[in-house]
Amino acid sequence: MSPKSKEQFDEMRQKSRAKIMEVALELFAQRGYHHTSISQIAKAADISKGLIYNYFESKEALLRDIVMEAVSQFDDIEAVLQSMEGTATQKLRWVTETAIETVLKDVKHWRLLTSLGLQTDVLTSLKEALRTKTENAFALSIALFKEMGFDNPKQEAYIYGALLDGMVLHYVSMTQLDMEYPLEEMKQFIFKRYNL
Amino acid sequence: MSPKSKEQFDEMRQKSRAKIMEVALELFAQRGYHHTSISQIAKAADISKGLIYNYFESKEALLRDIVMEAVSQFDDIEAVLQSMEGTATQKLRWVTETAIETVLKDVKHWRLLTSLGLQTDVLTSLKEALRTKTENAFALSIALFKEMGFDNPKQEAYIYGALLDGMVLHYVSMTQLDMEYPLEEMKQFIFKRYNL
Amino acid sequence: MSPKSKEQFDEMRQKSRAKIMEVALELFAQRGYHHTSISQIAKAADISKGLIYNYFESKEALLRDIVMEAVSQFDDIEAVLQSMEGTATQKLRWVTETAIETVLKDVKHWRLLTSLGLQTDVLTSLKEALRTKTENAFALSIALFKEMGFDNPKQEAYIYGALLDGMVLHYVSMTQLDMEYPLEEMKQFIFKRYNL
Amino acid sequence: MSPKSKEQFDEMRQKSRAKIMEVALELFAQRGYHHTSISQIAKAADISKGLIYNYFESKEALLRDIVMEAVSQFDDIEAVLQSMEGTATQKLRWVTETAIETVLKDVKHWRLLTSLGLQTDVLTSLKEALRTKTENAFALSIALFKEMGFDNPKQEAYIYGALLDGMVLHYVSMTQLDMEYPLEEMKQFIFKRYNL
DNA sequence: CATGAATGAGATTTCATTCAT
DNA sequence: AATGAATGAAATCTCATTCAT
Repeated sequence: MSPKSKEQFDEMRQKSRAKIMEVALELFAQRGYHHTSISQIAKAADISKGLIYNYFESKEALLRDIVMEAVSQFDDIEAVLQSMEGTATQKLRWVTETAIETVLKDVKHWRLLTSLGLQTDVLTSLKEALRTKTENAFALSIALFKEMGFDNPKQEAYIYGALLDGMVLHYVSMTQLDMEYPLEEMKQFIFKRYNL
Repeated sequence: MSPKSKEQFDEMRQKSRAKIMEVALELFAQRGYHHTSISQIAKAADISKGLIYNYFESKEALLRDIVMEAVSQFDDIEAVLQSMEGTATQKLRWVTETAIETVLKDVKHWRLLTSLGLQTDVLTSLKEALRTKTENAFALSIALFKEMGFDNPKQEAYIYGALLDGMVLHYVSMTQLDMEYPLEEMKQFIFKRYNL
Repeated sequence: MSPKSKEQFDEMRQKSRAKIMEVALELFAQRGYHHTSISQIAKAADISKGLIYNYFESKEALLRDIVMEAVSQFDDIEAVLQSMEGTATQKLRWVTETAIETVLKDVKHWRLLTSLGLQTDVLTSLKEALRTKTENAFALSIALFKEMGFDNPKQEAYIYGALLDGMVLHYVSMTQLDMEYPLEEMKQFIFKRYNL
Repeated sequence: MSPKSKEQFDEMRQKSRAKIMEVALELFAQRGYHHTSISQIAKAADISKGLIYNYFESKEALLRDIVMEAVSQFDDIEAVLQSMEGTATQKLRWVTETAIETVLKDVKHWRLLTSLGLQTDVLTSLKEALRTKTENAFALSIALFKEMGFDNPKQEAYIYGALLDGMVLHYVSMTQLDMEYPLEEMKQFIFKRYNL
């Protein structure tokens, strides 16, 4: 009835889609994918169950889109890094800070991805994306450590990665258990270790 | 009186209970708690659904018992350590080796515990157990690092823990994605780092 | 906004809810609460099992709602009586007739309530309602008998109640056994006894 | 092994049977037939589930036997009455007292029978027994009232029965609801009414 | 005679998905 | 585009009954 331009419609659609994904991510991360029902998502997003199916083919498709979005955040980091000036040391500092920041800002994404990574039956469509993301992350830090002159840049990349993900894992788990975790102190340790 | 002796019944019970827990752990770790059905467990254990309820009050109780069992494995490590002779360095080496060994032998337990730790709605009865386990693990390694003369043994314990769990996390996730992970090499790195 | 108006949805809800309660009452009264399955109710109401859970949280909640509805019928009788003109004798006659009429029209409700009253594990939420109903019924007839000048109106109320419920009990039980029961004759007896 | 005479065996069997029936009656009356499980009966009787099937063909057969036993108690009353000396008035007094006494001593039986009587699907094998019992009870009191010179002995029998069962119904229901019921006073009323 | 592990049918309940409007 | 009633398959759980010993 009311004359709305195509753009307006598209914008509304995007907004609705985003809202659903946001709410779903929250719940998936909190309660797990299988333990979250479409009803719960609809209620939390304050829309009808049916509408969700207007935007996503199925619950699984919704999860897929959320995961893809999460993965693409890392692509963003990479892209910025590519076009960044400065020494490898500067870049590593920035990557470290940004990675931790991103994770903290989006613990939910990290939690969801990690949970999925622990399960065998990762949706096959996701497997490829997760693999690519993992490879890229390693490739990126290997390059940096090589540039920084490390003897065994590959090993160092694995150590750096284990430290970072180990920290976050502990941070998230312990927060869940109402325990304190010295995340900031740990970050400083990494800076010191690599003279960042 | 009874034509089947108490011992016979006890043995049957133990065997069935153990079988159920073993199969359930396998599936819970593989597919996640909520995504694993009692039917699947029964089929995999080659028993009837009903029997599971002869041994466990509910699916949740089954999970609880499995988790408790997993947690108690760490208690075992601790107990051995208590009664162990030798320097802190020797002990740390032993702990590191045993921890990795135990995790590898029981990736399932580790996966299950880690998954649960990532979710908000950890059964409250488990929360306490997981917290205690976490506290004990840290206390133990803090003590070792103090004995080894570290300036900041608490920080070192967190770093050591993050490295170890980060490694395992990567190992498990990447194995899931059919990627290689240089676990042995990483272990050697830890040995070198602490002169073990 | 919504292409099916709120009113339409409301009407659908009311109709389905009522249908379920009606069918469930029938079956609960006929076969007993525990012996009636949700499947049977669904089949009898010609709907899916799932739909019942759209309207009632659980089988027990369904029972609760039905009982509450039954209890409220007696409230109706009371309300009319309150606003009624005439002597106590006239009122007693009306109450007697209406009570028997109501019970006959809704033997199911009476049967259900009586059955529940015979069991120890009446849902605690119902206990209060049933107690209140009982107290009100007695209070009401005590008042009438007092107004009618009885020496011991409380005793008379208990006798009147016993007679009435005894009659109905026999009527229902004997009908069940394909036996005749002279309900009309019994009613006349009560009328004569109290000169109604 | 141990040499036990046939009589001893039989006695033991009878005792076990009786124990099971006693416990089952208790539970059936309390929680309802369908809501009582064989396991519960076994636990309450401190025997194994299997043993119950040594004495009763099925859960239903157990119920049947209990009901038959209950019904036969009334036969006992009748038998005594047959061989009793005295006027109809004396007999009625004795019947009234004994009936109330029996019911109080065995509320459970009364509750069970009444509950069953309220349900449509009384086991067909019981229907006949219940019908006979009902007919006998009425025949008995009709005879007494005729002897006592009542104009309409049949009607009086129905009134007497309604009063008696109504009283008991109220007594049981109200006891269930933690309310007081003046059973003794009511009995006295019946005595007065018939000059017993 | 007695046990209780084990079964399997069926009960209650949940939930992704469809569909009429 | 939006709603939520309705479905049906599958999940969790219960329980009468059997059976090896």
